[in-house]
Amino acid sequence: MTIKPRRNSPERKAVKPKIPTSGRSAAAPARGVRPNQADVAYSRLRELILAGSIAPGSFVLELEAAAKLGMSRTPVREAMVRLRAEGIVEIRARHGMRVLPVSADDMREIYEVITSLESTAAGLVAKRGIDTNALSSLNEAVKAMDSALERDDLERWAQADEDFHRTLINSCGNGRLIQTVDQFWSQAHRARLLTLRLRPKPTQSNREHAALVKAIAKGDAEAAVRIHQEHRERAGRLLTDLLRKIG
Amino acid sequence: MTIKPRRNSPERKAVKPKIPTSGRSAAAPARGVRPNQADVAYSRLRELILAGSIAPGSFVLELEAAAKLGMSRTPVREAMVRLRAEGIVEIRARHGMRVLPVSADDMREIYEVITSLESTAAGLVAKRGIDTNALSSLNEAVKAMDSALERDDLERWAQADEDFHRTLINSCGNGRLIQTVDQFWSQAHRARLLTLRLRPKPTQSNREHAALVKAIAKGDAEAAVRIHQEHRERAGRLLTDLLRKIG
DNA sequence: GCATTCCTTAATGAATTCATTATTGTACTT
DNA sequence: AAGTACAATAATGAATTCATTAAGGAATGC
Repeated sequence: MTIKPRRNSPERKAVKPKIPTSGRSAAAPARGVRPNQADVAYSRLRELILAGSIAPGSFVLELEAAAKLGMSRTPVREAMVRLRAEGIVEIRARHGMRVLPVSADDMREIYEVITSLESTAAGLVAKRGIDTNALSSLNEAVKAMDSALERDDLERWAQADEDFHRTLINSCGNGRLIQTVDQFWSQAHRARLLTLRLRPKPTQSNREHAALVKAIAKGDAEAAVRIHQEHRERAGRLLTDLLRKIG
Repeated sequence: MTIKPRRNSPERKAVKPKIPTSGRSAAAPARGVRPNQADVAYSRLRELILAGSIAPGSFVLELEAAAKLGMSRTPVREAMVRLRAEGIVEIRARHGMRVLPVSADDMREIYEVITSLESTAAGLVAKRGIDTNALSSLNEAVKAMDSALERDDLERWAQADEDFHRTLINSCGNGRLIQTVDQFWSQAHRARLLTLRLRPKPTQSNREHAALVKAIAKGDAEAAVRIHQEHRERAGRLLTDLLRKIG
């Protein structure tokens, strides 16, 4: 018997069934199932957007994206629908998918949501207790931030900061909250990178992180909420003010 | 010249370009644009699910839904992707879309998110002020709740309660927060209906609503946050406990 | 030169076709 | 009778086809 040739014309590059390494996606591809073309399109496009490789404000046609990704329009279309649901692109008929620029006002909105949910998460973690693993991760992150700050390594600091917050949120015991924060966090990511070197040294941040860990370890939910809220509000103000300045 | 006949086989019932009246959808169909088949499929399916017409836990195949809605699988598929992104269904290969049942634990998660965001919204409204229109809407809703309660008209009370909260949230000046609350609110809706007659008379609720309006009118953000938080936490506990009891 | 109308073209929305594959049922073996 | 192998089937994932329609440009009139 002969092998039937596939009739696919978009040249079939052996698709790596690699699981995307980036943080959990909002529209979760069912667990453990190997990703299909639509999943590939979704995560590839998402990465491109979040890394800034597709400029905010620019349009991407279905056909363009399909060609670039080596697949047909169908899965690309599905991916775009998911990205729109996440709020990081809009779809304009006959212009394709437009990567939404994040204005200062958008950033205010995003930070208000993040502040609200993360503070709640901090409170929940303090109230419900945190497992030893996570607690030591938090402490490590704090240490990493301190040493990065001493060496003026801002990239390192930002990474540790992100680790800290991700660990914190992931310990809150509320999957929906985690996913929602994740979604908004990714939208703020670009702006954070953009303004990293324009911000004052985040020494205050480090103090707040340490205080938060202490409150959580003590199980003081009230304090945890308050500290985290102030922390985020300050960060949000800083970021939105900066965005307003640099346009 | 003759009119070219369309070759569509699924009988073309004159598609009403009606804008769905229900609350704003999470994956916003672009403003002002007439809805396409995918939008129709999305809102029809969503209505069916939220009204309980598609039983939680049950599976719906793409082809079934397509036949029922009089369109092909393509737009149905797109709609299902959107519903999955919203977290109200899951998609299992070869079994179709499964309406996710909302367990007591799910409801806890949902209420934790709602509580967090709505309290923040209440605070924002108090801080930023509220326009006269919205304020009188709130007062009307409070009045409606009171009179409905006197007449033991629970449906009416639930409607007024929903109006109150929707008005409040819509006044917060944060579109992303509004949309996110809306999304979770719709997930809680079924359970609320289910347990409406099992709950004690919501006299306490009415008092809290009145107090909240007063705090907002005074511009007392702290109080607004606190009152609303307690209000929602109590409601959440009540609902999840009930769900736990009745399974 | 500028506005208006018509025509062409390209992008989309949606149906359809096709290949793959999980699932279900059946036959067969032990 | 129980379990396994195999075959038929049905559902999906994805490509492709087709009709529609907005966008852009050319031609026309002022």
